Amino acid sequence: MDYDFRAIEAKWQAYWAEHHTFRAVEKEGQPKCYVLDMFPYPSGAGLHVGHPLGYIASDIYSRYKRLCGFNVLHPMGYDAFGLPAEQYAIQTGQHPEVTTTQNINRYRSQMDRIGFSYDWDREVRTCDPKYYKWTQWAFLQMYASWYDPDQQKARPIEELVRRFETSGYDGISAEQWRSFDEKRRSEVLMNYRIAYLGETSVNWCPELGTVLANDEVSGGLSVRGGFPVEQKKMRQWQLRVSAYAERLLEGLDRLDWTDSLKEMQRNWIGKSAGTEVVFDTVKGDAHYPITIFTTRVDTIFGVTFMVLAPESELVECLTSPEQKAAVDDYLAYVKKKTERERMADTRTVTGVFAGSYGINPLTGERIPIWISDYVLSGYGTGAIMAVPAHDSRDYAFARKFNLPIRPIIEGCDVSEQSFDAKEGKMCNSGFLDGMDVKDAIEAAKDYVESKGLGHRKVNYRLRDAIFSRQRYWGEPFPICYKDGMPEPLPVEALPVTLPEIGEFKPAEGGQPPLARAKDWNYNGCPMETSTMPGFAGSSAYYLRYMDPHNDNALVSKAANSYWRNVDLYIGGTEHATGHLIYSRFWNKFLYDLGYVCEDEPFRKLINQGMIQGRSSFVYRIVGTNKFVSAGLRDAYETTEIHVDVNLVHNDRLDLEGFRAWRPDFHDAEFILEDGEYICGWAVEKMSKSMFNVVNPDDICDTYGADTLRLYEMFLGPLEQSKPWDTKGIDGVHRFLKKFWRMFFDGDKLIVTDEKAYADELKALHKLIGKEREDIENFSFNTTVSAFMIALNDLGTLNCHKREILEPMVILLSPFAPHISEELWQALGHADSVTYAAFPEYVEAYTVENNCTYAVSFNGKTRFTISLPLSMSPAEVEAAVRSHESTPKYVEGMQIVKVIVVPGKIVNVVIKPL
RNA sequence: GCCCGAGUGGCGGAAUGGUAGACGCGAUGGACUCAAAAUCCAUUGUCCUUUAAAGAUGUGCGGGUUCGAGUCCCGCCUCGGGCACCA
Repeated sequence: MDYDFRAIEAKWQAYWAEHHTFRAVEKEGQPKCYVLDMFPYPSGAGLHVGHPLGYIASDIYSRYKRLCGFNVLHPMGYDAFGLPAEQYAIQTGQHPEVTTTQNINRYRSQMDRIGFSYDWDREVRTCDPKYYKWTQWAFLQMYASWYDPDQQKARPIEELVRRFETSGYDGISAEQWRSFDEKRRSEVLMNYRIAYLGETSVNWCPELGTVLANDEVSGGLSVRGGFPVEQKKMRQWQLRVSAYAERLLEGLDRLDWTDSLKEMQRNWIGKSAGTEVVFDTVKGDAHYPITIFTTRVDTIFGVTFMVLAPESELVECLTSPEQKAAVDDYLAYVKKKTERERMADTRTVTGVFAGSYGINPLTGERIPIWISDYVLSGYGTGAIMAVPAHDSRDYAFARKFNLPIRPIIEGCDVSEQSFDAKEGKMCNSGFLDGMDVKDAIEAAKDYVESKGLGHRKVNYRLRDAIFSRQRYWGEPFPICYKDGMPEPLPVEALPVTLPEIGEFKPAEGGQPPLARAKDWNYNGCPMETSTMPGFAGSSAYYLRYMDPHNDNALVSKAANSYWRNVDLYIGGTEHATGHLIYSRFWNKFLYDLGYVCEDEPFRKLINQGMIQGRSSFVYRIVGTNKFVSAGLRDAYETTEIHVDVNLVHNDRLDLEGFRAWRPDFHDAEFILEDGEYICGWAVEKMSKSMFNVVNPDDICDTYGADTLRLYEMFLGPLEQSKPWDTKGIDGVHRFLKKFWRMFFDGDKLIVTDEKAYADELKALHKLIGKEREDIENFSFNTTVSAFMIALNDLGTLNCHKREILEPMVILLSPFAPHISEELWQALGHADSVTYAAFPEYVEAYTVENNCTYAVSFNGKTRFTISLPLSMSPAEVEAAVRSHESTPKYVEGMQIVKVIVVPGKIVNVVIKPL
């Protein structure tokens, strides 16, 4: 029989499902390995070949780790709450749950065809009440906790209450606290809870009718849908992520993530260490001190004006009567600008003089106070001291409004632009004169603190996460309102399920859809009508996989202490500042309260690259229904038309298929080159409108899942983005067919029990070494190459020996599991290849009684060779010289040193004569 | 503007500072075949001389370190990604 991949793949997928081959069971004493994919949002379009790239990689790693004796947890689930299903529901009236279930089923069948080794018994869906019970539970825990800055961790809110009662805290004395009524106390506590209700400026998207988190907005537009977003003050649920800023930052150092991803998170957290300084102000007789934040107190002698954010509360106090009209005009102008406009023209400098003055606390100088939207209310104190000579933004402002520019670093030229660098010697700066800038920064901080003019302060860009969404298809809050005050539901009341409503669009008066739910209350108290955002359900799903059916806890202590955290996490880089921050925050919170045993959720993280589409084009001669092949199109005036890539193979157009594709091409004529129609191509995003979507099901039909898996890996480095190009898929398919033929000649199994020759063993061991090294480095493309090389080597040797082929089957099984299972069975094994032990073949790789010599030229190791321990130094030298890895030009060189290092490593140093 | 990452044949891509272009695709020639498919073999960076052997040249550009650089260092150019009034 030939390599019948269709029958083989169907057979083994059924076998795995029936035997629960990949079910993970906690086994004390066996080392664990938790390999996780970022679970998908099941969209209506189904999977295209780009989606499984990361899943294939993690599956290879999982299967490899199983072979190496690890107990592997490799689960999959669905991030099933979300906007598209809701919008579809608004248009069609179809309940989002129905659409979501359909989409999930489609995803599942597509994934099954690729042959992943998921433990489907652990599947989770974020929209399942059994699952979101624990999302709601976590929220209640956050509501009942505060962040204790002394202990640097979350603690029960009762501890804070006790502190207020006994000794007072944070400016509120015990007496004051006792004098507060119930409502006042709960308002105060709200300022400390990790999950809290608070008035804040939010990203409001009128088109979607909901607020959005910062990472859901990009360039003033919503990430989903691309609708304009405006700033609006609203009372919203929020998570005090900012309390964890320092721990989120510092934890990055211990993670095995790529530098670029860590850098993105560092930028997002945006730590900056500076100083808060108080400037007194003069407006008539009144004094309104302004606190400003700066990282460069050393430049305080160069301050020539100050700027307030337009939203600052001080604007009103500090506007003089003469300037009132101008300031009001300016505030109206700023208010009219949308967030998008404000971001778009950062180059246009606008502002207005407030009419009052601040006092430089060091010099006593009068400093004019201005108002401008280049100062943000949300960062620092919403007020700055401006040093135009040494800050480019202040410089632009000073130029525009003719304010003085006073350099305070010797010899710098500020006639064209500001001098922002932290280098040079200070001047015009009183006691700082003559100091190096770097020293002056510290000296100035010390001075300001010692004189009581200000204090050191660390600021973060990271804001609290807005946690309410005015939507239907999300987790309901376990919160009701009693006399207008939020009241948490008891844990026993969970899950709070979504009530049925007739229509999914927002209710009257801009109310969320859930406001339509009639009589939705808890003990007569109306329920919160917002729902939680998308990241709520995805923040702790990796914990739920450890113990997915537990109805008494998110995860049991036993399951958590066995699986601990994720050893390998694979997913897209687009979650860098969203999910990957929230998950870390969520996990740290649960860690603080002792619910989980690791403070970081994802130990190692790999970002797979995106697979782009490779669009194909045909060229229609203008005014005709005639199409000209790409190579000849210069001779005609043509229009470029996207053609379905499924009608194109190796850039050749299937003419009949093309005619049948669309009615208007039915009688198309072609101008061919060499009898074929060659299409043009371009790399674009994979999307329906470009007709470049390739469905993995089609590839499985034509070539099989094993070919798809090998090919996706062979395409290039995992982390690199690359276009999907079906050229070359024949190569890996051919490899599998050749592999098959080493076992079968027609129907006959031709595997023999002959003893293997040395060069056959060498080819095998080369492959073992390569595979071990490459898989640990996630260099799967070169591993696939190594298989082809091994096959070429063995092919020329015409090898059909069991001694060689059996280990080859095991080695190949992570990549091409179906064919491996089939061959494994053909070799007479009853069990799945999954249970084969890899290590014994690894052992064979290590030759006994040898020592390893690291051969170095000029101190750098070039290669290692294994030689018998008994060899004398002279024999070692001869062996090194004649070794195949020793380059030719070692002729004319000599071994000058032989350094014997304890632990059987010998360093041979070679230098020219 | 700032911070990352990457530039290697016709293409995807390999190369611990040590024979650049592994492996695959494509292409060319050949075998098998009535023919096609499938399969197999050979050649395949560029240039020049040549029957051949061989030679020159070659990893975005310009320098440097080194016996030796695709790889390390300095300065540019180009492309991709992220952040972007964060004081």
